[in-house]
Amino acid sequence: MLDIRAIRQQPDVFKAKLQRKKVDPAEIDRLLERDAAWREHLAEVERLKALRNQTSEAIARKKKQGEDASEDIARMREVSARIQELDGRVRELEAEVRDLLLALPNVPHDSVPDGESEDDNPVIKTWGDVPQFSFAPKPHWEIAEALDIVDSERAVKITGSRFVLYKGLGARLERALANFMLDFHVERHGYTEMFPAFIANEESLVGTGNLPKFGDEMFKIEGLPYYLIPTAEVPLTNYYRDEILPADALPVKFAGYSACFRSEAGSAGKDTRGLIRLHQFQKVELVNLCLPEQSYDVLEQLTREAEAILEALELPYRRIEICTGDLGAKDAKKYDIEVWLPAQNRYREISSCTNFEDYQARRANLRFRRDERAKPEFVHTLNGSGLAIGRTVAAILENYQQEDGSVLIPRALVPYMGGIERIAKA
RNA sequence: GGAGUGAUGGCCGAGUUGGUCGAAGGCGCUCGCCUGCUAAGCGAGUAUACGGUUGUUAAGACCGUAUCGAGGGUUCGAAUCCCUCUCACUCCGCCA
Repeated sequence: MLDIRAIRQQPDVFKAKLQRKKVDPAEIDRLLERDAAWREHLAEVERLKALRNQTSEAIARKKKQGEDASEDIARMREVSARIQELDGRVRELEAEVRDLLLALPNVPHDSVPDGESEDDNPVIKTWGDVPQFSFAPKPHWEIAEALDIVDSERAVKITGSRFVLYKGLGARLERALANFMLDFHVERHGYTEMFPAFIANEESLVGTGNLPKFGDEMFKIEGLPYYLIPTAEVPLTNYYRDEILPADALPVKFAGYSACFRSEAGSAGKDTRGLIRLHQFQKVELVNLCLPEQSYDVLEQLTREAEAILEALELPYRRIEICTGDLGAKDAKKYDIEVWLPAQNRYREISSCTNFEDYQARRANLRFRRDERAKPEFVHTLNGSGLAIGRTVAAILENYQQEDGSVLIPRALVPYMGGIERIAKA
């Protein structure tokens, strides 16, 4: 959510910035018009309430002294009726303003490059050598099927399309990756490990910006105001919702493992096979809360922390910066990390690292105090995948595949696989 | 699932015949005094949000409104009365 007061003061600045995200400037005009109407009504109703409060005190005094107050009471009867009427209107206008405000996307940071689509995202860096094969590399789903470590067919029987079931050493690999990533971030990057519930309520989803606009991308629990979380970002960012933190509690660094549920994942008709696009996948998510002036440094650091996982696993990747045309509604600035998938002969997203500035914090009312006497300020929130586990499995299978159909385990992962160095056909 | 109790400020905790209650008191915290240091003691202060006025689109100051789980009702006036909801806790049942 953007700061309505800032918009009032500099509407043209916000129009210009939001136009980079394809927001019609008329939206701002409409918002400001509603806001002005709200303030006008509010001023009047508050004036009447002040009158009523004063008169009520006078009535109390008179009654105590045995004087007649019936005239005041009769007058206030009318005032109260008018207050009730106006109060209703004020509430309506307030809700309209809030709805308009909640619907506005975040403004992109000045450093974000312009662009129309994902095709315009500049590559920031590339790491590692893409593997050269003396044979035609197979897609990961073929490798997995041959090794009997992922069962898609039966997963469809059990649940439906876009779900998978890990089996045997496939399940072991999933688990090993989760443990490896959590340990890595906790031990080397100073994260606090978190394991949240996979269901969150509406307030939490409004807090992170998934509601009210993107409700159809999530699975809703029937009959309850609960949703399956699309990412651990939701519970972790909402952990301190409606709280005021002391400044020395910052930065907060949470690493949380969870399943992630995405209902939209089936609609595109892309990646219908394999582990790339599923209704449920597991992920280790990194959430940072920090001082506003530090958030862009934290974004760089956070992105490096995610990249460090790929480097430890010796998987080639590149980092791209998301241009304005591809930036999400709540994002101020975002990097994607893409891992090399040999069978697709291209890089695919495996992590997104985003600075939301105070957009989520304002929604979630997530604040801090610089010192005991200072006024509360909104923190900045960031998050990044560290990493998406399903896609990491896919990347390992494809990059580490051998001509005989077996797959080597990255060295760093071997201890987590109980010493197993290779997955071969049983 | 059944029965019951409760929800007040950073925390604890008064209030419950409706009328200076934003809310006693205590703790904590901040500043000052005192003290060789610490502790103790003394004094002052100590919620948030929103709107308005003032101000260099500052800091701040001042005025007002709202907030005693949430929403609605009664009333000139509600933390106090009524209704609905939510949540927490206790006991029983069930259960990994």
